Amino acid sequence: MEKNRAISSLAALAHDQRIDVFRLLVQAGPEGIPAGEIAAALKSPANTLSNNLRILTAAGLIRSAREGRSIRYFADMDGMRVLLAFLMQDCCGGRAELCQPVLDTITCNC
Amino acid sequence: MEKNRAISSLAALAHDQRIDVFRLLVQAGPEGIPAGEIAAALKSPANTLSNNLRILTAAGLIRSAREGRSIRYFADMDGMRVLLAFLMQDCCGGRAELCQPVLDTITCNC
DNA sequence: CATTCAATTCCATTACACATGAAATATGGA
DNA sequence: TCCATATTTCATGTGTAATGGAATTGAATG
Repeated sequence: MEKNRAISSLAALAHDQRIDVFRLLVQAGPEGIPAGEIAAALKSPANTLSNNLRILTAAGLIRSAREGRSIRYFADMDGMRVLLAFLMQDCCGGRAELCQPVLDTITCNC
Repeated sequence: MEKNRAISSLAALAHDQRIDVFRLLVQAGPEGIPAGEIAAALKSPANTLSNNLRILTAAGLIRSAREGRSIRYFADMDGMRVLLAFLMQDCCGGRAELCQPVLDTITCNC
């Protein structure tokens, strides 16, 4: 069942607007962004964005919290972690030299 | 253009058979697997698999080399590296504590 | 050259994803 | 209570992906 979750996460991200939304929320960090601001930033109709937020939420990639009239969205780092772990799992096939360059690339440049 | 490449790679992986193919090739490592063996392993009609191999190749996630009558496929670790780099880029939003758990998860257990 | 095997391409059918207008819902304030 | 704002749900038209049968290409063998 893990596999289906990975597929739905990948499918959620494989979309022009949703990948923008996700990266926007990742950059926004813990304070998140209200749905209206996301729509404004991406110049998107509210209902189109709403549907994409729903898909990203179902995929476990973002979370939300109501805040008065608006709803604030956050990147779900745990979901991202699960997805990347699945993608990298069994990455070696017994040979570390295969996966090491991949891991080196992901080194965080905070 | 980088973004479109990421999207097509994600879309390629967001598929029941293609994610199996990719992981199979990752596990197989540098020696790769001939198309026929992949089809047998996944119990798939040859033409369906062939189409999915084409999509994965176009996405930069696998490579191939003819070997007599058969064609041997390999996971393209460079393509994977590009994809993961894009996904993890700007992962911090100025706060290392956000992305660190994600990076820790990906630690290779070779 | 004819044959056989491997893999791909072509094609038609089916099914699902996407975007958006319009309507509905939820919240806070007058 | 009634209105304004923010967001979601519904219904629908459009397009694109997935699938597998049949035909085709490419390579080795006798």
